[in-house]
Parts: sequence; structure tokens; C-alpha cells
Amino acid sequence: MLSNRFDPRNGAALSSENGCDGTPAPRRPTISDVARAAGVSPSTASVVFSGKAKVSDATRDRVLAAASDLGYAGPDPLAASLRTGRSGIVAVVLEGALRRTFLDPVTIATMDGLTDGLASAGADVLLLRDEPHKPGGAALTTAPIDAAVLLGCSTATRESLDIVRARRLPLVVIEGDAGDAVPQITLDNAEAAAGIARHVRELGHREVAVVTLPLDVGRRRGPVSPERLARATVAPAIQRLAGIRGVFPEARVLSAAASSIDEGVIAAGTLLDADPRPTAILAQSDMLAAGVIRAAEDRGLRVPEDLSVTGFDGVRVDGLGAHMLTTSVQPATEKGRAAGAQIAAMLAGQAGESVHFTCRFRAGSTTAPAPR
Amino acid sequence: MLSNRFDPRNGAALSSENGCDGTPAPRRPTISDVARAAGVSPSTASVVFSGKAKVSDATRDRVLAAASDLGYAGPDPLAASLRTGRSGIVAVVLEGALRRTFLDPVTIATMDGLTDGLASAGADVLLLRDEPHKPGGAALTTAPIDAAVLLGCSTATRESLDIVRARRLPLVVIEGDAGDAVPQITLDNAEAAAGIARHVRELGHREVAVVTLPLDVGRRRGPVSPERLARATVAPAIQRLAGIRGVFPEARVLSAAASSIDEGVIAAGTLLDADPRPTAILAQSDMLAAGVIRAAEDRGLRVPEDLSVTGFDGVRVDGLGAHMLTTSVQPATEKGRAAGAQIAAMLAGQAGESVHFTCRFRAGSTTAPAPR
DNA sequence: TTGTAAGCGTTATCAT
DNA sequence: ATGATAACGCTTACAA
Repeated sequence: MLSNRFDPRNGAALSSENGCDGTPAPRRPTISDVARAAGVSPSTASVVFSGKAKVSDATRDRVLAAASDLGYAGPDPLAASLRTGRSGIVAVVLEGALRRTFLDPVTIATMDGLTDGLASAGADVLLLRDEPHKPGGAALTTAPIDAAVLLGCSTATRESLDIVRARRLPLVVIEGDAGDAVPQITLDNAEAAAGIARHVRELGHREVAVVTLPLDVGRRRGPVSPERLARATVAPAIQRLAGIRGVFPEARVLSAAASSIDEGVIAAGTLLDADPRPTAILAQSDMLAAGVIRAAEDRGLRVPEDLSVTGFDGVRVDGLGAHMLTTSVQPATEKGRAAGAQIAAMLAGQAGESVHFTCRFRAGSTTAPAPR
Repeated sequence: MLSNRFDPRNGAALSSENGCDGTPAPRRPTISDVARAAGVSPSTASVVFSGKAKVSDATRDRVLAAASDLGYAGPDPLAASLRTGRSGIVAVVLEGALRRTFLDPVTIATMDGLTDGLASAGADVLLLRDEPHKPGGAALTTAPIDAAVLLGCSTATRESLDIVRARRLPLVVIEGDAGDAVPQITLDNAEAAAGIARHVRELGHREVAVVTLPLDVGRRRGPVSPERLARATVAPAIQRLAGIRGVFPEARVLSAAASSIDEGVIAAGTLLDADPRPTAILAQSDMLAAGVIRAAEDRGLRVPEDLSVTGFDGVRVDGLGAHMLTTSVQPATEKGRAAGAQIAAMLAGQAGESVHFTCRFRAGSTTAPAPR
């Protein structure tokens, strides 16, 4: 028997003969095969494909023709990656199920910007869930990635963070709790939320309620006690609430289980059926605000005459109708793009740095002077 | 000068001395370093990490200790990939911008199922846009992937398809136009749509209009002429329309520019302000149907008393209110899971096969006998 | 402009 | 249970 060694290309033991007809097992052509067929050296052929050096037209044509002849589809990415030390892949680590993550328009916008910013570095995005203790080992430890971005992760991600550090991969954290040395993309959540609150106070509102984003991975719906707040982990939710509390320390606060219209409806239901009824409801996202408006209108309340409603994010909410939400517009896409740019810089050998973004208050048609 | 060869690990020329302090340039430990430190052979160390053979406890402990000592984070995925011929990555090729793709709840559900189905094969998902003629070469040709899934791609993807074929990668197409030999995940769009249409006809409706999904990559909003339909490329839209036309050949047909509530509102606006006003509107997605309902209610029309509305998909539409949509429920998550399972099978050396799914009609509260 | 040579770090096989 | 060996396919520095 001539050869029975393992051949990764075929994923199984390769014997010198095929099972039935004596034909040699089909082996994929390599760049050396192409070079040989073209009568050039492997390095020349390599350069033809990478374009990293000048090659005479005649040579290039011969190489390309040989490649086409042999059905060679270009350099094997796996081998090229090992040689260059780069896979061209950046992991985006998401907390929780894909389904939930991508239900949030802000996340989608951020992902959009991220892929965009990464594209200029020639990198693509690998979707990874934050589940380090998965049976069979975490994908984060074995995936051929050049860098990682932690997106929308609360402290639950500590473990993922350690893995990335152990692998010494460039890392950027978007609005998460990452600590010291890691470049972060941040937002002025507290200030922006305070700005909204001030607007509402200036309109004369005193009976105000708040609907927050989920505060932790538990995502429990309901009133936010001091104890609960102390255990909260989701930075944006905590910060926005702090901003509001600076203006309305006594506001009643309810947590939603997700950033969705339906959750807004549920929370507003509780708030609007209470006595005294708030004259303004500050929601921590535009999706929640849309739900609050829906709940108000279902009860025959007019927005903004009977109830003022504010949001946060400044995203286009599909199905909000004619209302123009009073909100604070965050540069969601820019956040992602900035993360991508930092990754690109770090991959290019530069130091990554944190980037801070600010929101822009936008007065809409959903707030008005408090009824008296 | 002892050495000035290229070192992929550091991404730059490696000199025998560091720039300032004479310290040797820090080199990452390899599995051989770990093996040496533990006093075992590299193959033994490898087996400790892969678990693919029995190792005595004492040996394993020594290796692990050495690894921990040296700060070794595990086998280099790039090198392991080259050796095994597997990267553990499957590309999902999407048509158009991420932002648009992920705005569709059906796509999200399918992605959810796909990642799920792939997880059992130990594979993760690389997001790739369908743009083969991008400057710098298509990512699809150079990405270290084991297989590819084409999701929601019309014929525009022919080129991507060719690349995947040239690379001889396992491929599955979800509801797309891929031709013969490629395993496909399909849906009984025509039959399911016909079923909805029959339900509406049995309720006595004769004046019926249709709101379709985008018909091609142009995604133009407006009336669907025979010429336009002839140039349509989006299979589900075409098939669903065919199903409806079998029941209501004369129905007025409007195409939406996306599958969203707002687009439904726009299309329904045109239809409801026309004379004669339809007594039923068949939307090709639940999102569109939600918009149709919204538009109707905005005009003071009651659903279903004055207007019957049907959808397609059976997804939970955030903010649909109390209505229970009459629709056809498609197994969106299952479609993705099936695609993942086929990829897994092909990666395991088995033949991939097409999988056909059927929708289930669901009568809701948005259809009623035609007003007379 | 092209060729030569030396690995990149790992893991499957086979022998012990 | 462990070790020696031989690839995996490519890209780069350097010489010609």
C-alpha cells in the first residue's frame, strides 16, 4: 500500500486507489500544481493571486489559465491564514439568543455600522453567543478570529472577556462593563436621559413615571426596588435611570422585560390604571414609548394632550403612526462603525482607544404642557 | 543578524532583539513549548487539549500546568484548521444590507434555527453580504469557511453560487433560485397562499386586493403589471401571488417595498382610497397585514366587519394589538434548522437533500363574511 | 521579474 | 499511554 495517510482535504483516510474503478482519489489542486502547470514557481503563482508584487502580463495569464484548467479556485484560505496569521474574521459576541438580540432596532443599526467599519479592514463578522461554559468548549476559544467585539453584554460576559484576553486578541466593548484597559464605545446615557427629563419638567409635569429597559439577564418585568437596582447589570438602563432620577427622584419606575412595543403596552397599562395617573411617562427606548402611546390611546387618552410620552434612541419605529416621538437620538450606527474602526486600528498595530458618543435631544409631538 | 524572517504571530519582521532593552521579542508559546515544559511530546500535549485519545491523569495535569505557566491559551485555531481542513465556520450569504435583512422577523427566526442546527455540528455563522464583485475580491472566495447557506437570495446571487461551487463547498439554499443539484429548503408558498385565498372567497368576498412582498432587488413600490411580474426574481413573492391568482385572477395587486408595517400602511392607503374599495386585502406577510389593519382603522374602517385582512408567516407582530391575524403559519425556525442539519450532514460526508415544508392555515379574527 | 527555501503550529498515523 | 514523523498549503525574505 503506497499511502494511507490522513488527508484533511478529503476529511478521511486517503488510499492510493478509489473504491471501485482504480482511479486515483481526486485531490484538490494546490498553488504548486498550478505553478507547475504554468511553468513558474509557487511564489510567482502566489503573487499572481495576491497581487502583492509585479508580475508580467504573460506570466500572469499563464498562471490564470493553468488555474482555470485545473479548476483551482484560489489559495486555500486555511493555509493562507496560518501563514499570514490572519483569518479576516472578527467575532461579535452577543448576550442571549440571536432572536432576542436582533429584535432590537438599535442593535441592528449598531451591527450595521460594525460590519461597515470592519469592511474597510477587510474583515467579516462571526456571530457568537456568550456561552463560555458550553459543552465541547467555547467557540470563542477555538474560532479562528483576529479580534472580538462584545455587544450589549452585561457582566455575565466576564468569562468571555477572560478567554479573549488569554488569546491576546484585540477587543472592543460596546456599552458594556469591561473594565480598565479595554477600549469601549460609550454613550452619555445619563446626561441624555436627564435632558429628556428636564424637558418634561419644564412642561410642568410633576406626576411622572418611568419604564426602563431590562435591568439584568433575568429580565423580570415589574417595579424597580432599590434592592433590585443594586443588582442591575445592564449599563445603559442603569445610567438612563440615574439621569432621570436626578430630575425626578420620586418617579415611579417599572422595568420592562424587553425593548418592545408589547412590553411598553404592558408597562403603561399598569401605570395608566394607577391613581394618581401620571401625566408623563418616560420610556427608556422608542420601542417602549410606542407601546406606551398605544396603551394610552387604547384607553382613550390623547397623546400629548392627556399624556406626554418620551422615548430614547431615535430609531424609526415601524408602525408608530403619525406621532413624532420626543426622544434623544443616539448615533447607533456610528457606535458600531467606531467599534469597527478601533478593531481595524488595533489589527494594524495601533493602540485602540475608547470612543464616547453623545445623544441629541429631539423634541417631537408626543410631549406637551402638563394638563391641569 | 541571526534572523529577520517574517513572523506571522507578530505581523511584522521579527528581529532577534527588541528595539530598546535587548529583550527577545515576545513569542507566543506553542504546543511544542508546552510539551517541552511538561516533558512530553507535542502529540501527547495535542491530545490533552483535543481529548481524542486517552491520557493518564498525571500527564494531563503536567501538560495543563505547563500551559497555564506559559500562558498558553490552547491550540492555535489557524494551525489546527489547516491541519484538520476545517474551520468550524459556515457562511450565511445575505442579499442586501444587514439592516434590511434583519428587519424581517421571518429571517431572524430562520437565522435562529440555522445557528441552532449548525451548533450541533459545532459550527458558527459568518455573516456575508452577497457582493461578489466587491473591490479587493469577494469575501466568499477568501473566507475560511467549511460550507455556505444562501438565505433569501434571488437570482442576483448567481455569482456567489459559482464561487461556492468552484470552492466545492457544501451548500444549501433557503427559498432561493439555485437550480438542480443544490439542496434547497422550500415552502409550499403557492398552496398556502391559495388556501388563504379560498378561505376569503368562501366568506363571500369578490372585491379583493393583494399586497405583495418586494418582487425583485429593485424593491419598487407600486402596481404589479404582467411585465413587471415577468421580471420578478423573489421566489416566495412570485409563488404566493400565483397561489392567490389561482383563486382571484382579477385581484388588484400592489407591491410593497419591504415587509414592514409602514409599507403595509402605504399600500393599503392606495387600495382603500380606491373605488370600488376592496372588502378584503390579502397581504403577503404578517408585517404588511399589520400595516393594512392600521391603515384601515385610521380610516375608521372596522376589521373584520368592514374589511377582512390576511397575512402570511404566522410570526408574532410586535404591536398588532388585540387582533389575531388570519394567516398561514410557516415553520420559519424549522427551515433554518433544516438547513443547518443538511449542512451538518454534508460536512459529515453524507449527501445533502432538499427539504420541503408546508404552512398551516390559521383562521383568526381579522376575516369575516363580506359586507353586503 | 522570478525562483529558492524556510517555516507558520498543528494533528493523524504508526510504532513502541 | 506516549513518542517520532510527516504532512496540511501557503507566503515571505532574500538571492539571482
